[in-house]
Amino acid sequence: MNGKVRTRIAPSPTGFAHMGNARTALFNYLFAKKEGGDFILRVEDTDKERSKKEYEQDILDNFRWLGLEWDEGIEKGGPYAPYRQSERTELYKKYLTKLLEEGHAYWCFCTAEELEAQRAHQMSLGEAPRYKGKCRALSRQEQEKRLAAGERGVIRFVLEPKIIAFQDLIRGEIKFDTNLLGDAVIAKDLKTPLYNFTVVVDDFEMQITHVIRGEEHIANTPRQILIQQALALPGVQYAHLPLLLGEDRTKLSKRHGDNSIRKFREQGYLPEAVVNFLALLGWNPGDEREIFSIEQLIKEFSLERIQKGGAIFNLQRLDWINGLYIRQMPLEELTEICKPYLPEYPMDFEKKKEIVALYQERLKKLSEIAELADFFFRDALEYPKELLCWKEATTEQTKEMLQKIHELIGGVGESDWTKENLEKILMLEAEKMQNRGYMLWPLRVALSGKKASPGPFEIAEILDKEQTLQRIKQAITISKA
RNA sequence: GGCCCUGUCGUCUAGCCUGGUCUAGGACACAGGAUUUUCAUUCCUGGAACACGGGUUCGAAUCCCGUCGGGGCCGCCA
Repeated sequence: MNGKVRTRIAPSPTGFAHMGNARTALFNYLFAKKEGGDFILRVEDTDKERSKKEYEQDILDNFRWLGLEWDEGIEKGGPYAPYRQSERTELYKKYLTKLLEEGHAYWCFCTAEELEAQRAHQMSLGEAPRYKGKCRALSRQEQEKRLAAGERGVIRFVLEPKIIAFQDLIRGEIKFDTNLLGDAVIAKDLKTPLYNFTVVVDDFEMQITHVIRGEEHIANTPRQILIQQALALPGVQYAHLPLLLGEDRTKLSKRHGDNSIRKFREQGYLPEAVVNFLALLGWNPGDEREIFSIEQLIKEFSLERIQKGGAIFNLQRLDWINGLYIRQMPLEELTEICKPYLPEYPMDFEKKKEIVALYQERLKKLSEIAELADFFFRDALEYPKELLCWKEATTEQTKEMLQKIHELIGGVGESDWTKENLEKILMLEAEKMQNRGYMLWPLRVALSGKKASPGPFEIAEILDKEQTLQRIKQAITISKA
């Protein structure tokens, strides 16, 4: 093979970029980088009705967020704007005209009703629904005449009946009998080309060497190869990735809920974790390692180790990997990215850092910190008095315990208010009981208002003496109510 | 329905090409336990799979055939 490896991700901006897009992009990126090649982003916005700028921006933002920067695009200074099919109409027109002139394509004037009737008829006979090629019989003069008369038509590609086989890099040889296919519409008119055609033109124009895409495109491949051959263009290598599946084992889609990248990002999943998770869905290194940075993935990646069967998108596994990355992150950095999830409250960064430290090993995703740590950002807490009682302790006993705690630490000076000190003082008493929970549980609840939280001494230190004592008093009041 | 892809624990997968070392390994999840005031972390333990049926072979998860299952595509969407 001569030349550089070039791959592309070709999403259509008809919705927010989702996890399926992300994985396909990732595999294209990894393969290109592994081979020292280029990774290209091409926005397939030929569907004018459904394509939206907002969605294109979402694709750009989120691919970048994942670290999948593309290597070229329209020159506009700074980061590359992606290629857009909507801006390449003239190019497609050139190729369309060529196909038309050489008799590889023709204008079709069949109406939607006609086609629908044909389709229904074929279905009832148990045949594959396909266009029979009625308008193919029209002479060029006839076609021109009807167009000139203002009749509306579409452009169809003449499908050569033959067996077409290609080597899929993941699946081996795949064969199709194009007799079973109809003449596909490749453009609505000269200025409105359609997917199967633009893909072929662009993959050639952009010198793409490897088309790595989802398995749902296998059936499109023979048609694209035929168009390629009609245009006398060189072939490309294909690799069809296994599908990302929902819990019901069908292709991941809206039916399975919102799987947009932006949603995972909003919930506080880290890009490194998402990349790591996605890479292991359909690919593995061949040994038992499962934590990989994107750089390591590039080094290890190979198409040969890609799975053939679809993979269910398993959220629990993503949560586990995300938690792992959170735990490994430097505290300073973690605090920074947790900030948006923390409630509004006057508090300096150092304090927030101390709080985040308490949750570093408890978070699966950043957004969880909002609810988990909310009590640090409140002046008064609300909870039922029963929550204060450890095991079978009565509220009366609990109240006395809280009073005792208040006495024990009420005299500690501001400067000695550290978790080590408080622990030393209170544990001395707590150890005297048959179970330290009788002292520690009510204290912890008094400070957090929750049945699950970090330890009481750590909370007390962050809360400061005044706030801690105040919360204990509040708990005493609550237990008396 | 037609065509195509696919089939190892609930899930992601190793092993399959180059049959024996596989009483099938790892991870997530789950269950139990240790640590622990709770939650989480960490550690230990456990249950859990070669879709089925033939064949080839001394021997098959691995090779061959068939069956069954799952999925994708059949748009003037991509």
